[in-house]
Amino acid sequence: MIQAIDRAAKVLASLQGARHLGITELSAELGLPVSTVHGIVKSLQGHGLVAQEPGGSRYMLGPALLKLSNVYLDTLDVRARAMRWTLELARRTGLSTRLGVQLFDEIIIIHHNQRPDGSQQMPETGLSIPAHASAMGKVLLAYSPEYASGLLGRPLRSLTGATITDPARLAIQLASIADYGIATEEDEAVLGESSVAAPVVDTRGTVIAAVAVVVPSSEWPPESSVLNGLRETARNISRELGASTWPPRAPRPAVAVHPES
Amino acid sequence: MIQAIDRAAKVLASLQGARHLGITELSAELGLPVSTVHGIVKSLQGHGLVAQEPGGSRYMLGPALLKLSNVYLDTLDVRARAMRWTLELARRTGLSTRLGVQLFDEIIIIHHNQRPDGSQQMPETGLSIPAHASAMGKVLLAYSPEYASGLLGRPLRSLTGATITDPARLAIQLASIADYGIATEEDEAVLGESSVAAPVVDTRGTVIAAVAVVVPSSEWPPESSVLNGLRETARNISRELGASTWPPRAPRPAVAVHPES
DNA sequence: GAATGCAATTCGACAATGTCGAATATCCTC
DNA sequence: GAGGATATTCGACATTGTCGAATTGCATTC
Repeated sequence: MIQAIDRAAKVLASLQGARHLGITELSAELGLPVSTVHGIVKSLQGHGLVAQEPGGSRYMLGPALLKLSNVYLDTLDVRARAMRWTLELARRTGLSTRLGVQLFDEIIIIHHNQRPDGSQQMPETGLSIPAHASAMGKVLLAYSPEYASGLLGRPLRSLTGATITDPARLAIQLASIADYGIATEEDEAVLGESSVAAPVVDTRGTVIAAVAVVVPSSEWPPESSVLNGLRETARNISRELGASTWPPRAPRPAVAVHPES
Repeated sequence: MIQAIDRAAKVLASLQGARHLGITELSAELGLPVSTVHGIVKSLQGHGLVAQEPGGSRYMLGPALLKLSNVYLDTLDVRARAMRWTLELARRTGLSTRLGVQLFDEIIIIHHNQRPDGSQQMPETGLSIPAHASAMGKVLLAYSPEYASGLLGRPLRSLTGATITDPARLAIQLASIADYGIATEEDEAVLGESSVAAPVVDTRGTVIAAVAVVVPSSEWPPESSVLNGLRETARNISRELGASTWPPRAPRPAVAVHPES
């Protein structure tokens, strides 16, 4: 990991958290001398990755990120192929659907279809949800034991009263998810919102994304037509990506719970 | 400009252009040894700014950019305040509206309201348009002579047959834009699409963004109600940002045309 | 199924490069 | 108008990134 780039990325992360920061504040947050931070920030600014707050001398994230992220979305093969299927799923279930990928301990929503009831809804593309509090996250964790065991080691943040923060309990869930190919989450990220998710696999059988249907908790549990639709959607997307089997084979014996002697 | 960060940013820019690149391809494009590029890419990957193409060993932009860009949009004060006004403008004119900021030689669309006719339209937030081929770009150039003179020095890329690539002709347009506070563009970026734009100013009287209405070229020129609505919208947003006067004062004597002796 | 070629990755020595502290400039507050 | 706080500039030092060569890994061919 080259130092200057690592530090630059940390500057971006800090600005992501705090929105607006002065050089001094940044240097305090990163534990670096002000002049060092200044150099880093100016370099990022030179590429539009960071910008000066209009008027003030504080800094914020820059417009180049928007352009990069737009290209990122365009390059994602899964997304392009999944879009028509998730749209259809939203139509058929009357619910909003999501497609997400993993970014460290979080799930980033890379595509979102609104509920087709015509009501005003916030676009969710780009939002991130802690993996352990998300149905999509559970799917991805269930199929990649290395990540899962890493995550279960750290303390799990609670988002609502229903968030599962006990590693053992989560591990049990993950184990059964790998068997059924479906994960659920009830009020664990947002109160009143629950969701069901299924894995999307590529040619090599690797789980690279997850599809989800968001169900109002008042309508929980979802009808079996929703589950079937979700399964079918995940299978269709996976097939289009070149996957030969779905659901994917469960990974090695699952995580923890019964540690092998 | 610190070298490693500069190079890292150039890696991102290359991936932005080419979507998928191997280390060797990148190193050729940047004129750097492969091992150097490899180190940079791995550092970026460590922060999710770059990702491996699933399966292959080539690289693409990473999901962290999506999260950063989402926060970027949220931190933009102009955007938050402008949204309701541009929505109303779209309703009243029946046309799609845009809000854009400058990123070097381009305009990045930071908010887009679709035409309210209910037809299926592509979301445009995040798209970039060369400044000289965009009405919003002309507005921003007209009010910042330094940028304008810089841009006029370089060769101007042609996007359609109607794109203005002659610096002198563009300079004349810019001069009159600063007088009227309105810029236009006819088929210069996309055939069949023309637009009108007006400046958004902040407390200090600086032009920090532009609002635009997109008019199908078949309906060109727009009715005066559209122009008035646009002006009013720009004034309302600016007022909300704390601007005392609108349109903003024209900048120094305008660019080139009659160079001072 | 072995062999060939290409591309990604690892390694270590060198010196170019980024880092840091102090000095200066600039902005805002009182 | 003065004081404090913050951003910015500068130059010397040694840490750090850079580079070329060697290694590993993958895919394709024969």
